[in-house]
Amino acid sequence: MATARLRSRKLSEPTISRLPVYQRIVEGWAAQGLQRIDSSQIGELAGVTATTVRRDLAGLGTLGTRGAGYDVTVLNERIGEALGQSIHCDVIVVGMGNLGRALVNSTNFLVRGATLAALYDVDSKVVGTEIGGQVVRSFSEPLPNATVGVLCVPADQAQEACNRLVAANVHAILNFAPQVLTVPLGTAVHYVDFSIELQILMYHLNNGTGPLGGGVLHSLGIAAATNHRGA
Amino acid sequence: MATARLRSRKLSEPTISRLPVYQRIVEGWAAQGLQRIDSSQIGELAGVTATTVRRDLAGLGTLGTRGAGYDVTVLNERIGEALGQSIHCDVIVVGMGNLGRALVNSTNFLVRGATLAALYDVDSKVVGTEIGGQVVRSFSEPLPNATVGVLCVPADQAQEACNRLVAANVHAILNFAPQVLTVPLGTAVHYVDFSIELQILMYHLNNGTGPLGGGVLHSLGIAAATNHRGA
DNA sequence: GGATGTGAAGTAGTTCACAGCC
DNA sequence: GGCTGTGAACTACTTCACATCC
Repeated sequence: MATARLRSRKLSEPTISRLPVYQRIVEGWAAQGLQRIDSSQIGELAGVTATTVRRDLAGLGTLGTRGAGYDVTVLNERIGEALGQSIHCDVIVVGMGNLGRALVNSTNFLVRGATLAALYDVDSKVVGTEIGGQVVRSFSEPLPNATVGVLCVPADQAQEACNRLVAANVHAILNFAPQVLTVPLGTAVHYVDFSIELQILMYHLNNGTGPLGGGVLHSLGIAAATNHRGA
Repeated sequence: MATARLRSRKLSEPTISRLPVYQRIVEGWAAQGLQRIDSSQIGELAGVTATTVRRDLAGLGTLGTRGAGYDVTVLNERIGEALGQSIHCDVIVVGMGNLGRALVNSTNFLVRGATLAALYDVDSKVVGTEIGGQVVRSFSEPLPNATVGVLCVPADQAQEACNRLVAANVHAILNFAPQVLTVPLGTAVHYVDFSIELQILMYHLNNGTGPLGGGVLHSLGIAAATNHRGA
């Protein structure tokens, strides 16, 4: 259903990473009861130029109105469509330490289209407790069919946990552990590394390019490395 | 000190975001007692081509040996230098929920050059408790001089907390709240948004570009939007 | 009038291919 | 022989400028 017009495929990587930002802005606009937004308003909030916003949105088909900007409801829907939020996606989270809890308890992490299927931990003190409405299971239990696995385990356990996910037929992994993972071809790993964010910020601090100084302007990209290669 | 040769300035944004990845790889190599690494080995682990690795590293000056790759110790040092890890940087964390705790307790978040100066929360049940060796202070107390502020507060409190940081002369903010912040010109905000990572992964899942399918290859970039604009 | 959507130009980043050095 | 470092070619993304449509 809703196979209306998914015309232009192949959004560029930078575009894909900006769309969720636009969507968040549009949702905020909608929450304030506003109905229209234009490319320069989105651009200012997202930290990119209005032209970039228009280019990005043009990739989703014609959805603006010349002279009047974009309808926030339509825009929100179309971005969601483009990002695949209309397709169901089961997510399992492995490792219920502070980070795992933070993710699960966040009202924000599980976006439309993603459902929390199960939580896992190896600590018997945590297994059986309820977090975010889900009972934490033992990671030694059989895993359900899931499409995305989120790894919130310590670095030294990441590869092993990853192996179990791969064996359970999970083909997409969001890895919060500061550990490069080896996976078979056909599995995507997406890394999120907080310290890298901090280091980038520190670089700009020390070089005047970011704060106080000159020209960072937008630099809005993907938060991590996505790779998939042979074992 | 150590003002040896900081020759080529202006590393490109993609390069800056890859350097911490290389550094992590090199550290892992060193921990295993290995002394040399070559560009294709780094590239494979980082998910980029060997040429890209060499280009990135060439920006730090001549530091490899033709025919023999790079010395892991030297490489580690020079990347650290380039990223400004030799310059001291005080970090304060605001909001000690699960995420704030996860960051502070992570052995990985505070990289070389960054020192945890203070922790803050508004919850009187948390204020006064000790987390990661630091006593949590009330956010209404005067703030110390810090160079980087890390926001781990709920979205609806983010702007207010941000204002306090700006008033306390913090010019670089790492914002984990899903909230676009308005800051005065001269302040850098760097956004980290977990749900965006998940959405990017879901997009690739639904389009076959990432897992199972074809061509994601590397896509290694910045995790967020950095902007600074007028109030 | 005003903002979108887009060809054309410009810029930045990556990849190729190989000279240079160990 | 092997791997670095880099000019040259290529590709991708962004920005400009403006025709187009409400």
